[in-house]
Amino acid sequence: MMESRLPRSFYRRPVLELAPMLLGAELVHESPDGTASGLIVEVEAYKGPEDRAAHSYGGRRTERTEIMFADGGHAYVFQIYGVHYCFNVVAARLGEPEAVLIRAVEPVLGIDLMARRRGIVLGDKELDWWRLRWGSGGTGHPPRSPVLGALEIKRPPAAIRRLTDGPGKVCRALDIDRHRHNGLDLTRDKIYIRPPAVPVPPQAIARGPRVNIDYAGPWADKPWRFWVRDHPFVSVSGRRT
DNA sequence: TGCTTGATTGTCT
DNA sequence: GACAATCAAGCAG
Repeated sequence: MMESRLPRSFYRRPVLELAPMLLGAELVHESPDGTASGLIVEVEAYKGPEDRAAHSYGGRRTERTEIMFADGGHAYVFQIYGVHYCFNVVAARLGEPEAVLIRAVEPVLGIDLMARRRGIVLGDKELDWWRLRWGSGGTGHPPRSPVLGALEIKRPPAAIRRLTDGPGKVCRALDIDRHRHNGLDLTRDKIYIRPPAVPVPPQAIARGPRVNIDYAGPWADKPWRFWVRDHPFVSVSGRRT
């Protein structure tokens, strides 16, 4: 498969502009175990320094947040609740500490690898769904967005959905952690993002408040979470419009 | 299907 | 010392 990856210029936009543009793109990790990837279906924008929900709120610049101040196109990976990691894409330019949290993807490459990493066993029923979804492609329609293809077929089995429908699950399935991957350059390293085959049309994008940031006061109400409308891999905590 | 709760550690006050 | 951009188990219905 041809490697194409988003260039630096793509990431150098204001985070609220960049976040929805990442929907339908493919997050890829070429690890020593093999390659795994998923289509991005849910994101959240964190707009430092004015955004109280952002780790860079108030311009707070610490060892942890330092990478948020880097040029667009770097990876910001942090640990949460002592047990999970969250993967973010640094947005905008050097000195502008903005980032996009990847909340959910739909598995594309390496589903067996992801299942193993997640400790989930996939049976025949699940794999049948998989073949239907990715196997035979051509239905005679004009080229369409792969990410929207999920809306046209039967809802995926729970075991497959559970692989990557949440930010901590995405990191586990793609084997991403803070120690090895924080600060990676998405334009050069083994973690990168392929552009959407076809951009997701505006009417297929839903938006609403971000998840689990009650501490952020009025900022918690900003509709800065974006997802592919009705997509089955969007995280459970707020699938509704 | 939906709610409640405990796990566990880096980070900042 | 408090708490967090989460997850999964357990239980009720």
